[in-house]
Amino acid sequence: MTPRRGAGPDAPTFTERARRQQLIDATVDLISTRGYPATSLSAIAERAGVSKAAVLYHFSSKDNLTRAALEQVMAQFREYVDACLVRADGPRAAIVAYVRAMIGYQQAHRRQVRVITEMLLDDDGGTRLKTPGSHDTHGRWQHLAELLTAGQQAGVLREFDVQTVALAIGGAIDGVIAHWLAHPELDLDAAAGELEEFTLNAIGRRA
Amino acid sequence: MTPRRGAGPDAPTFTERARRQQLIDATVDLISTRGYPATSLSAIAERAGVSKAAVLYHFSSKDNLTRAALEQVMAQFREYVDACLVRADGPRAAIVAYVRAMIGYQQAHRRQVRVITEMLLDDDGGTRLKTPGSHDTHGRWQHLAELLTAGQQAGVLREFDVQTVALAIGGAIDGVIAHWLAHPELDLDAAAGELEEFTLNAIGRRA
DNA sequence: GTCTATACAACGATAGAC
DNA sequence: GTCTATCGTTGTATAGAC
Repeated sequence: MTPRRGAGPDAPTFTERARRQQLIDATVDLISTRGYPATSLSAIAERAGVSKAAVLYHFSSKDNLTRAALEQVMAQFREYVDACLVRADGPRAAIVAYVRAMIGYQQAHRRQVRVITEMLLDDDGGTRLKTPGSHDTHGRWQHLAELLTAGQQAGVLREFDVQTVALAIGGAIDGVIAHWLAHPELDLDAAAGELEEFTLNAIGRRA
Repeated sequence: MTPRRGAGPDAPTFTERARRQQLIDATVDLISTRGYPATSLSAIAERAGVSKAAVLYHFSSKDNLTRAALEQVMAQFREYVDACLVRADGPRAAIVAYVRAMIGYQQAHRRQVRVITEMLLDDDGGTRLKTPGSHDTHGRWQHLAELLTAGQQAGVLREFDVQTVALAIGGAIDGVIAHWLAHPELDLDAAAGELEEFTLNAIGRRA
């Protein structure tokens, strides 16, 4: 055994971590430019300068690798939104800030959005069937649902079913972004404003 | 040449039409139960009782076949919604009827919805890149956008950007349905009611 | 016009040598 | 830890039987 550095039971090697990150980067790059189906293990291996089998050494399957890439992208996304939310005072402001942050980040990071939408099918909130052991958090809009719940408990919103409204607002965001991806000529800033209006109408306009 | 029966330049044979329909049925069946990636040409051929090459005789490629299957499903969907709309009097009623019909049909036809969501990526409203020559109508929500325009011209709605609101309402519908597909325990009837509320709030509550 | 048979390159995945 | 070699399967193309 190599001299361990005191970490957990399967502490990853330095080179291991580096290789994994390198492969994830290549995967994100390829998926965002060529789409998921055209992103083969061979292509990833070639871009990383290793063999196909070497890729499968670090990630046991293609699904494994692409899922890891997706999770990294999603983590960065979440991090940005969270950072935006701490600056909001009050539940209403937080909800509006959430919508604004969602649109803003995606507008500034088309590449990452492409990865997400290319792979969203495998996600828990997705509609795919094949998912074998998806750990199934309560969906992509749980964070939004929590914000809505907080606002409702604070008594500043109208009465509504939190789950449904979260799905509706989230879906509305997705709908606008999906159209923008396919038709970049859409004025996303204007749409974002309309979407905030939309959100305020949904949660009730006044305290 | 065979004695033509007076139809167009390439009038399809009886057997041709029957086989095509049989293959489309098999495709819908497989995609809705196993998902798109697991629906191979071999599987379709086997279910139809013919060889793989025979499938490719009637549909020049897998993409061709699956696209035809999708279009058939979408056509039935559209037909139902249209039928619901003729019974609505007034622009506001038509918009509400549209939302209700969208949810209602999908609730009663899970199988078809699965096909749609499995393949939506290739659609114009989708986010996929690979689409080579998609004829690109103006998106999945153009019908809704027309209803909104009609209502606005009739002066019974508040002022808003038709395109964005259509995307938002459409996205909200998609969001709820997507969650329902993954979590069938969702009370879709209640969600539909909330969604109508949502729509009314978006377009303005009073004439 | 309808189909079976066969061949092919590329895919994801595995086994075993170095 | 990384490689080569190989497997089964995929989508697609062509040849030719009836």
